[in-house]
Amino acid sequence: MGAPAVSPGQRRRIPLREVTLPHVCPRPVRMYVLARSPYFSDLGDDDLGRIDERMQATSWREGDSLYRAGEPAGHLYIVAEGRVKLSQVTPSGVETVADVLAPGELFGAMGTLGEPFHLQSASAMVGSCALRIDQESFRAVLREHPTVALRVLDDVAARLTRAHTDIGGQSTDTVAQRVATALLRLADKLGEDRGADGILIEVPLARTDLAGLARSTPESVSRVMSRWRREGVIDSGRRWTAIKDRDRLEAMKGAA
Amino acid sequence: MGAPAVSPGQRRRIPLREVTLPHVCPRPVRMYVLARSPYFSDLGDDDLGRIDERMQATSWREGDSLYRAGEPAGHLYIVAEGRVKLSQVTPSGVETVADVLAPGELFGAMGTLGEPFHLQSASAMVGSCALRIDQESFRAVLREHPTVALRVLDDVAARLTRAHTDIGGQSTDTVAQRVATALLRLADKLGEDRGADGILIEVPLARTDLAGLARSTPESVSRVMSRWRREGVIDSGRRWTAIKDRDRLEAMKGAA
DNA sequence: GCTGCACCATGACGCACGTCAATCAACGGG
DNA sequence: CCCGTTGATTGACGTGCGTCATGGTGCAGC
Repeated sequence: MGAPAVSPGQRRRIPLREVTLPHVCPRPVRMYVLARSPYFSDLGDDDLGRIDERMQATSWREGDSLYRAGEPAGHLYIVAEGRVKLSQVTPSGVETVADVLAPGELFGAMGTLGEPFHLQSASAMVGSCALRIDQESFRAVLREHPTVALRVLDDVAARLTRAHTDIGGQSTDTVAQRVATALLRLADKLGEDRGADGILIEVPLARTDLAGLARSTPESVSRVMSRWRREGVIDSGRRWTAIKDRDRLEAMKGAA
Repeated sequence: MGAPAVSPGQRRRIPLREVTLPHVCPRPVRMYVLARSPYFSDLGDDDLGRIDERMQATSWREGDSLYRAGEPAGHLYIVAEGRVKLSQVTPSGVETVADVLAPGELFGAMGTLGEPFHLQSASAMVGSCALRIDQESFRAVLREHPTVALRVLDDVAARLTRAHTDIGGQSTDTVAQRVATALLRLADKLGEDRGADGILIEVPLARTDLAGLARSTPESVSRVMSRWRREGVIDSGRRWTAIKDRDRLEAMKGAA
């Protein structure tokens, strides 16, 4: 039968590809990111170019901090490459992951106004690159392009809707349900289909990170995931997770 | 010493004033609401008048439903008078209150786009009146008045920020902390200072409603509030609550 | 390969809180 | 002013999960 197949629950070696290295964002990449962004899809190349001129690109290597909670917030960011982790520090001093962002996503001084200081910290989970624009410039863009303003508004409103849904579920649902929800959301955003190996979540994600996303603890998350691994629903190891049976995991969202 | 003072914890009779009766919204009231709304503060009377023409006013009596979750959503609402309750039905079929809105607040098809169907139900907690405008007209208003669009965006972004804060706290905090947070928020929005009687929350709010806002159960809320009543922090009875010691309640938010 | 360090897994324990159930009190209608 | 209804209160009980603690395992660096 050729090379011995690795039986489920045995393969614990990290299947994540080597992460992107630190790099600069060349102009084509930046333009591509802007053009792909749903916000600017109505705009022509010349308008995009003018916006690009107002933005500055920066790159970070794994673990680097983009900004920290409490620092003055004056910029809006768009992920160009890599994975950016937003985390907030609880009053008790524990840092919990609030979200993991993929290229194209907006963060930072969200609503152009909002708080004068960052409420969350942002850091690169792998080598990453992001564009940023200061608030006033962004407001100017929105004033000049009302259609862009409407799209941004739609996006923020959609996020608000999702946040409300989250709030609804979080206290009633069990930890298992919340972990299932978090994993599926990550899979939709960062998942890559690896055939028989399942959908691999393309980001080095520790139990602690998942615990933050599911509003729980590393221990509880570990217990739930161990069970699912035994049941063949997922596969996971040190800082990686793959979903082997999406339908069953989806069912977990509804009833633990 | 005049009439015998009612000792704390004894006065259980409802101190809420008679609620507003069903009525129509005369044009002056409507214009006043629009003018007061932060969204339109930059606009002149003529612009406001044109917006007013695109809106229709409706009034409801206590308990009436404005719309129910699942119905097609095509309108944006602004509370003109009264109190509007937003509630969502959990998968298990229990209706929980998500928010209580005061005059000036926006609801309905929030981001102008959002979901094609209502995710929440809206009903009048007292005789109420609201203006509404259909999505397309609202989008047109935003296109014509970019400054309005920016203000709406700021508002939605601020709500998003608050939602994120809420999500952060909800699972870590104890029920007492969540109830304290909910009460203080209501007091800021709907509270009226009654001197020695404390800050009365001007809306008939049952334990079940508070349980929804604090993501808990009527029983747990009742226990917490009983304790605080004994301690003189709050005063409450059947469908009413007053805050007697705001500072101490504020402290409860931080540590149960 | 060996070794050290994070990270992960699993067990034991306690408590906060959801649930079920019984009693009590406030408001409204006659 | 009395009585029925609805909502509030309090008690008893079970359990999910957070916490502390211990041992196991993948990964990097030499």
